[in-house]
Amino acid sequence: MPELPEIETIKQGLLPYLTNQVIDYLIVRHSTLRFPLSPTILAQSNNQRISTIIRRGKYLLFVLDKGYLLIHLGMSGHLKIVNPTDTPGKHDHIDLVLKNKLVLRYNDPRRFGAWLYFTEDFNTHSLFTALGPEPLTEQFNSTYLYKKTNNKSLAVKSFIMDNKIVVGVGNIYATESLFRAKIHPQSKTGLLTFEQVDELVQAIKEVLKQAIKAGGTTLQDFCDIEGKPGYFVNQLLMYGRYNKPCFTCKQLIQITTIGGRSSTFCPNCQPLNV
DNA sequence: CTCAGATCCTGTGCGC
DNA sequence: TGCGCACAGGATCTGA
Repeated sequence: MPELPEIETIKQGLLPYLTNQVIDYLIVRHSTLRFPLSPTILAQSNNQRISTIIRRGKYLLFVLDKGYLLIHLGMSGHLKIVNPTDTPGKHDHIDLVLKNKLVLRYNDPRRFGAWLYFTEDFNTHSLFTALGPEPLTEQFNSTYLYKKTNNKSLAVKSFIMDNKIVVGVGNIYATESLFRAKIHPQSKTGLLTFEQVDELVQAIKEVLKQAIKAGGTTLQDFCDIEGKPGYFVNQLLMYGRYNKPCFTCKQLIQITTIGGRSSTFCPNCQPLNV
């Protein structure tokens, strides 16, 4: 469900509730997520203070006295702050109960998400070692990305959605970035010119920054910790607009499947590299 | 090695 | 109203 701007929005919303709070205990109601949860291992976070929260790609890391509590929302994960007396619903799989009696409740119908506790430096953890740069840092630049294109024949959309290349870009923001950079999502990565890669890098940064400012994109049910939707949905120019007129040229937007994901594009504004 | 497709899982919305 | 199917914001594995 959430991409980088949504995770960043959630992180910002969580900080005032969780910073310097102490975990009392966790309640696990359903342990088969993306990795089977070990309640024993998660229980090691009991009585630990949360000093801050880090976002890396689409992962959230609660920084504890010793180690990290990692949360990934997968496609359908949600977090909300509730009172201990609030009755859990159908897919409310985990409660993180704070000493101050507030509860961080995790809901995830499809259970593609993850919760882990580990003590090593997160940068050396196997989930993180292969990750590409954060898109909103200086490490993600045209020179870097152009080097990575290196004769690859895969579709550029799959390329920018690959976490090893750059983190945080999912189907919505890949679609939006490619439209803004005027690149066909099916274009072979290795055929991109340096100028196109440069446009793409700038487009990814712009789109993500604007989306963070708008509090993310709510398609169906994304909301921040306060329950508010994200307003970037009003700024989507291409995602979800199949058969509607392109905002630039009025031609009808087309759709194709790339890497199993729906991909809309304007056949006029986004010519295929050949 | 690279890349396209299948896979994990449940919910929703559509056409019949 | 109900059924079956396609599809949904992610990440990883398989096999060609």
